Amino acid sequence: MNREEGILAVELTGGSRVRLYTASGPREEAFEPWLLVESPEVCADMSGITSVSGLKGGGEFRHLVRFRAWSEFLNARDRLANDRVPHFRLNSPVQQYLLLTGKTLFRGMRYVDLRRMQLDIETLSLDPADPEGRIVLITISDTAGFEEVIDGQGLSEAEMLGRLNRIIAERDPTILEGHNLFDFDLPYLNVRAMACGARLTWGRDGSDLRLHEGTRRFKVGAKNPPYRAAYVYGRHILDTYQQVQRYDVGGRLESYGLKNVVRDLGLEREGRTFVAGGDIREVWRTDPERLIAYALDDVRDVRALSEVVTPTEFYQTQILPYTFQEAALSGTGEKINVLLIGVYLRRGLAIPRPRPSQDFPGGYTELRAAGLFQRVVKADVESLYPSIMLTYKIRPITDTEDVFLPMLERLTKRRLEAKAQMKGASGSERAYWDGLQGSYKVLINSFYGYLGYGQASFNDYDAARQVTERGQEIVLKAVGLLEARGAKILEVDTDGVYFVAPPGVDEEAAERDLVEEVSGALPEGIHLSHDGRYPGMISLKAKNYVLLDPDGRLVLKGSSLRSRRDERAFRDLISQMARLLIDGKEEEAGRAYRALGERIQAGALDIRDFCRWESITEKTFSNPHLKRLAEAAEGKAVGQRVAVYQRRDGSLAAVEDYAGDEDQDYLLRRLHDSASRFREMFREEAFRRLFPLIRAGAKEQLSLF
DNA sequence: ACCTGTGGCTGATCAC
DNA sequence: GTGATCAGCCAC
Repeated sequence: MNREEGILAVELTGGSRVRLYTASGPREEAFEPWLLVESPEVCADMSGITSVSGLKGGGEFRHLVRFRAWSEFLNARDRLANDRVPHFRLNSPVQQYLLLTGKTLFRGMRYVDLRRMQLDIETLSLDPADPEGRIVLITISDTAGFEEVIDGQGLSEAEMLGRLNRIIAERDPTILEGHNLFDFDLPYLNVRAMACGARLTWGRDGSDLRLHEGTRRFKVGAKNPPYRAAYVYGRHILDTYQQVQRYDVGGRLESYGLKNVVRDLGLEREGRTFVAGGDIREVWRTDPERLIAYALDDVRDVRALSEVVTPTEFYQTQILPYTFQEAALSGTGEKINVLLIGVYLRRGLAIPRPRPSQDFPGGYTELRAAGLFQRVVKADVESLYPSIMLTYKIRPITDTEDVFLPMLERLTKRRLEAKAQMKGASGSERAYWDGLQGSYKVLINSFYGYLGYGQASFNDYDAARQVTERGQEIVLKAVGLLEARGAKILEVDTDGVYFVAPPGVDEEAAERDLVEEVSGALPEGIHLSHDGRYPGMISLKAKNYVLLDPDGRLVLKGSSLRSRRDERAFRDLISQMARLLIDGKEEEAGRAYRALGERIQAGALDIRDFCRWESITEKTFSNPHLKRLAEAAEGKAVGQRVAVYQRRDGSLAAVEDYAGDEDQDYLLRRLHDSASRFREMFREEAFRRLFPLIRAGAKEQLSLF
């Protein structure tokens, strides 16, 4: 096969050309920006149009308008937006080029083939406008083993920045990465460079680092936090602070600070150097060698972290009309959209207009039994929604060319192949296949959501409803079959069911046989699998339960048991109680509860243990209901998480402003609410005896026990 | 401006 | 006080 050399980057050049960077150097091609409209009349008096081509098929956007240059596309775009003329467009020239040509970046490459450079700066202030805030260290490393510290002792800032420019040009990385680059290092470097008249000539064509005016947003779960975007011509900027948030959608990390993340993900190395954030100025003055060691640790940490959190986006970039930087920041709905649109346009087919949003039902959820149970089995339908879509051929009604399901099928097939390869591999080989299969999984799981996505060109709410209704039917069928075989159903949620194994079904093999038997009675193409066995389970409420796995580990699920908002002391108590209660040690759980009550009353807790964690959103400052939080969060940026506590006067305050004035009554109420998460396990009197509501100062009440 | 979906629990707030 | 509503977080 005559394989094309992997493209490392694509950039617009001169308004009507693109430059493609490969390992053997750049080359250029002609490029005409484009957009789609329903009728060519809306473009009648626009300048710079080179052609209008008709598209076949049933979609509303059936005219592809091409422009001579990017500036003329921008004019047309603004006109259409201003006049509220429906149209479809991509705002990135690189996306436009890749989508129409069908090319993608990094083809045939592995993640380890990328030259990635890690950057970190140490400064004497957090504010680049501070005259005292000079950059004292710039630390650089790359994946080819390069490490260097640009030491501010004896160098002006301008000299430091000049040296950095030369290093980037010489090492020629494709990726620039760092922790909080976008919101700290890059704006800081930019301000200092302007102040000292230096330039940041980091582009592959020697152009300057470009900072985006205002803010852009990136996608992390349901949230869309703002950041200060930046671009380097011919390279991709990856910020591990953002990437780790996307990686941690599941929510097991307590903070996204570099040191904390590296520790919690088990990436720590031996012999590290620590410097507290506020001490940099002092350490720089007294022991600069220590600061250098610390800064080198940072870039090494970024390199290790990046290898955990960015490969999925890298492998997705190989199939999407996106740059790596774009793929790493955008959501899966938009990704599927451009995949579908690419196939349609390359076949000369029109694109439908998104249909307005509608409500539709979701998965089936039911709590059947609460309390403590043994011999629990989890069974789930493998890939429920993708299986339903493929089995029952449910696809967007507007997908007249039948692209949606074959695409889903192909991704599924490639994922299974990658998983099979992974099983037989080890080390970096295994990491490669895992990265590949993981990137397919993310896309596959979003196909269903795409049907109900309001901005999707091919959205279809009837199709979405059909998928979920089939899903409800199937999971209820499985539940009925299990019940008929003597299983005691505890909880059902969407595609899975927890149940107590029927009498006589004691070994794992027997459980598997049971599940396989039920699976055989489900529709063709739908498979129920044994997904775990648990010696103990505390079932509390829908989507809230505790599992004891065969290795004795405890797994807490649900927002009432493991919310990151909750006070650490209460989260710890909940874990401790879960362990005791699953072992049947109710009295001990009661003692743990009262002991914490006494510590609250004695003021023996650290503020860090009883603060609540709140996310700052736009609503924090605009919604009058959130006024208390807004006051405590003054000066904090949207997207940040802040630690707050309630004062005796009822106000909320930031932990930094702690003055030993916490509201003990409130904390004791919170303590009681925490214990109440387990209320469903007890009879009312037993619960009241074990976990009495304690009032501040009421010591005599405690001595009863 | 480039946001995949629904269901369920908790805590805060407000109208009644 | 209590029911309705919202915001946030989590399960899937």
